[in-house]
Order: sequence, then structure tokens, then C-alpha cells
Amino acid sequence: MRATVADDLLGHYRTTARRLPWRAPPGAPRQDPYKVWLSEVMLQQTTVATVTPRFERFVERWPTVEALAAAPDEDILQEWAGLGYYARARNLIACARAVAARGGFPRTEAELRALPGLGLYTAAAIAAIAFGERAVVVDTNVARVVARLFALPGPAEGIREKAAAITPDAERAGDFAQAMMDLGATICRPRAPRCGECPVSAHCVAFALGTPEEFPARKAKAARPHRHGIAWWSERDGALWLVRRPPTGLLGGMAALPTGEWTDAVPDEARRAIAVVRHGFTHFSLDLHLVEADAPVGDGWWQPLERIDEAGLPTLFAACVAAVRSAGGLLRAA
DNA sequence: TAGACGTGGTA
DNA sequence: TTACCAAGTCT
Repeated sequence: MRATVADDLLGHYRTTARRLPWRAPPGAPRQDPYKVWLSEVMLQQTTVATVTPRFERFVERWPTVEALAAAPDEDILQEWAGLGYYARARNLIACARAVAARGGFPRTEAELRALPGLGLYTAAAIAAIAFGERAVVVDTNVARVVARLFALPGPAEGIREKAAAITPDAERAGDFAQAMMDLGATICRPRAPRCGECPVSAHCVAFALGTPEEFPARKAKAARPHRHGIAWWSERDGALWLVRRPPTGLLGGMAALPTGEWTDAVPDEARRAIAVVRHGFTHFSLDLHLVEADAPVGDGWWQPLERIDEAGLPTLFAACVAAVRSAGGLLRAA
């Protein structure tokens, strides 16, 4: 009988290095659902290199979901600062408390899917990897591998159905998911795939066609506008005035400098800027003009500048502090 | 359903 | 420097 995609892929996977160092080896007993959940949420749209040290710090500080659920919001948001997509951190808090309240993680994909921050991908990944369910795990890696294996024009048509068709039994579903993602990240890459090293090239229609890179079709990206904004710099006795941003929206719930609206035109106050920070978001780029304020703006607190790293500033505002520092401005007591 | 939602690394 | 991309989710 002809070997399946899963047979060939898992045969290869047992002999190669895994990308997630904290995961148990193939065929190992079930993994800690807390660690699978935490790392999968962190890995949403975020690279393994970025996540690895952050994941280790989180687990060290909060070894169980009960410990995380008991932590103050601000501590968790501070630990998340710099990781981006802060709705994940807000959902992480809500999810941890829901799980602790019900006495542990649910064990099925359907129940996991109902928890905050767990979408189609993450619920399936936890069900397969932590609980040995035959869940169909489709992330961007798997979608690309499947699109090439079956030469699907994509980006979406038929991917899930084909992924379901090649997903093996429950016993191997978790290893298969991780092997597919590792394959997509290291061999079946978006550009310049290494088909010569691919354990499933014999199954691959796109490889047979000689045009693997054509699959899946890319979709056009919307243009990214450029905006301007003011951030207020207020300093007193070696402390900087910070506020907490509204709970939803951009950088929601995070510590920040007080800001105004983002606008297309350069605001008048920008003429008094002591520094300008240029920052790129997913859907727009921003010039943030730092202006000294005579009095504190909004409800907030004085954060001692020697402990500014404890505030948990997102990268945008950490860059503001660095910009003023390098401009030799203010920061008299730092 | 398409846009909102961060950040850092690579080519 | 710009463009693309990363173990997606929510509305």
C-alpha cells in the first residue's frame, strides 16, 4: 500500500529538530494544556524567536492557569508589553479566569472554541496537541503546504477539506499538525521552497507542475496610510506622567503617554515637538510628535524614570522614552 | 467580509 | 527603504 502524506511527513518529523523547544518529542504523552494554550496564543501572528523567551518568562512567573488567573490585570499586561496584538493579552486574562473557574481546560475542540481568544486554529491546535483529538489544524503554514500538495488556487478554496482528508488518526493528529507547521516554516516556505529536502514532494502536485511558489495565490494588500499624532511629555521630580489607554482599540488597556487623535495632517502643536517617533502598525504608519506639557494630561500616575521598564509600555511608547533620552532632552533625573 | 489589530526580522 | 511575512481573532 502506498504511504500517505502523514506517514512520510511523520517519518521525517521523528528525525528532525522541532521548532518549538518546549514541546515534547513526537509520540510523547499528552502535553500540559496550559503551556500549549499559552504558547499557541503567543504564537498567533508572532515568530517563534520572539515568543520563546517571553513564553519562558510567563511560565516561570505563572506556572499554572490558576496562578495566571489570580494575577492582577496590570501585571499580565506589563509582562505582555512589546509582544503586540494586545487584544490577545486581554483575552488571555479572561480565558485564564474562565478556565480556572470551571476547574481546568475543556478537552474538546468545540468547547475550547468558545473560550476568549481561541479561534478556529488555536482551538484545533490545543485539542490535537494537548488532548489527542483528531482536530483539523490549519494555520498559514498548513494552508500553504496543502495548497501546494493539491495545487489549489486558493487562498481559501478547498484548503480545509483537503487538510481534513490528510489528517491522520487521533493518536497522530497533534504530531501531524506540528510537523506540517514545521515543514511550512522551514522547507515549504512562502518563497524559495526547498523542495529537494521535502519529505512529501512525491505527493505534491505543485512540485510536479514545477511551480510550487505559485501556490497559494497571494491577495492584494490595501495601501497603508500615514498619520500624525501628539504625545504629551510631562516630567516632574524624575518621574514621567503615564496614563492607561481605554480597554479596547489600538494598544487597548496598555500603559502609555497621553495622546491626542491620529490625523492625516501634521497638528499645529507638532511645531513644539522635542522629538518625533516614527512607528509602523499593520494598517497605518505614524509620526508621533512628542510635546512637553506644563501639566499632566488625563487620569494617570507619575512613573519614576529609573523604573520606566516596569510600566509595561508598548514598543511605540518605549521608543518615545528612548527618543527623548537620545535627544538629550528632559529626563533630568534619569 | 474585509478591516482592525503590533512588532521585529528578512530580502 | 519598502514590502512581505509570522503556529490568527474578532467584529
